[in-house]
Amino acid sequence: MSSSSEIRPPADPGTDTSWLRAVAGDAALFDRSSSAERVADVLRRRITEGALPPGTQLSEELLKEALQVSRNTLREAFRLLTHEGLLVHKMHRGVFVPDLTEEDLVDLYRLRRVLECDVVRSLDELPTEWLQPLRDDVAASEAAALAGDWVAVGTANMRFHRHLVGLADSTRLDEITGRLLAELRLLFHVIATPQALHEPYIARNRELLELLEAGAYTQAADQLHQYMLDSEAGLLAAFRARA
Amino acid sequence: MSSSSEIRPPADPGTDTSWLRAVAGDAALFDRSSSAERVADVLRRRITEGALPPGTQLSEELLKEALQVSRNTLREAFRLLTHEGLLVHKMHRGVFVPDLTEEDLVDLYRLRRVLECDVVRSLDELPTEWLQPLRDDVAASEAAALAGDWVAVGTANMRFHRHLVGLADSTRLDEITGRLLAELRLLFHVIATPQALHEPYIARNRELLELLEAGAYTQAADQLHQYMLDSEAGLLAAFRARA
DNA sequence: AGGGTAGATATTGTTCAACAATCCTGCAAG
DNA sequence: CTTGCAGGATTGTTGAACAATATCTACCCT
Repeated sequence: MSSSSEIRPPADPGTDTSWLRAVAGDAALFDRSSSAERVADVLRRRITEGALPPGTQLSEELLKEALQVSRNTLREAFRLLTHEGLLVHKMHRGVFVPDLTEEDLVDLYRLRRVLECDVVRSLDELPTEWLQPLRDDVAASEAAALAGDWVAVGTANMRFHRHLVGLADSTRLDEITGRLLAELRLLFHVIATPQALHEPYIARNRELLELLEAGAYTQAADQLHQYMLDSEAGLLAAFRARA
Repeated sequence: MSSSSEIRPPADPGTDTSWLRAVAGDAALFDRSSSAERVADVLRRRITEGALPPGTQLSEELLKEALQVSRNTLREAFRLLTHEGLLVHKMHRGVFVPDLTEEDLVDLYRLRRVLECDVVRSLDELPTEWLQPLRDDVAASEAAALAGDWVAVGTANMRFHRHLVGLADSTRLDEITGRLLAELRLLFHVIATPQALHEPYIARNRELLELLEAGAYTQAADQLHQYMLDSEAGLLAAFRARA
């Protein structure tokens, strides 16, 4: 045992605390947190999966039995999701899955464009290992495309953008992005043609990644800007042609 | 009575519903909505006033008696404020007034800079009456400065920026800005010298307003960018020199 | 028949009381 | 100085009850 400890260059055995961060990360897998948040997780997955069509009401009575929690806890979960934009609350009427409009779509994309492009433009001297999540996401979307699973392509695409924003290392930006993408996903589910919607951006994600690998951040930001405009236009067209 | 109705150019008496909007606006003063939100309003004011120092715990037992509401309602108000960034929730320990760090400060300003500058840069053909709230805010800050009320100057300043963002006509942007400014206000209260902090920006707000009046949006955006950098630097210096 | 109104019904808003789970404190033991 | 263990305090969660409001239904009137 003593031989292995002597191999490591820095930090004698007693003062090395680097492993603590890893443990702290794993702690989240234990208890996550409260019941309300666990309930919110379940509902969030259902909603973002598109299992609940826009306009659906979430009855307190039914859900409390289905999820085996108290009404108060359920209402707390509702409140959480309402603030994420995944539910809308109408006074004395209940909570509903929102059906977003064209205005919402352009609103969402306006913010995405500004925030994501600024993140990329502000990058500087990025450590190459920070790009690993992006590489994985691109690979995942390409694999899903080969398998013909366009929903998985969309998921990987969203993770790509989430990780992209994560490069800015801003907790608030991460939070905002999470909400924007969650709302965006609500819009995807009213679209009939997921392939036409996601396919063009598999290659563009890879292009973007390669620009980032090369450190061409300004160029990457410009590419992303056009990317966003095209994506918005495509989604808007598909939205107008929905059933 | 009939004479006054005949004076008005459009809308005969039976179909004129314009007064409804005014009534709807006043209704908010009545019942706003739920008890939880009313409780949240009270606490929000207290916190943004700086009455509660960072790190203060808000005890459920004490507050439920002080505010005469049930624990559930109070907890719902806590949840609201937590999502606004005005409280932090620690599992099984309660809610606390957050004490923000330098990292939070630069994080907040990074977002403000990006969002507000983009709002101004994206303006186009702005109707002149939309600027009225900004004119009022500038006037209010100047009047408060003459009266030596630097807290009021800060308040007017914040309203100026809120109204500035409002020009973009984006509900999500308004929401995000509200949260950012609320958090920023938490930072102000740990600063000892409000005058030095707010005074320089009275004139710069007026400059900015005049550029907007003139339709020089690009120039206004550039001015605002430097404004934000200076403001961040000043606040950061004051924060490091705090008691 | 159409429109409006009043009551019935169902759902949400709010409160209360109780118990379970967890954290903090202080103290004793190694 | 650290570890382990009561005790006390606070939060987390539940269930039931009542109040307030929206929706629905049946009825009446013109």
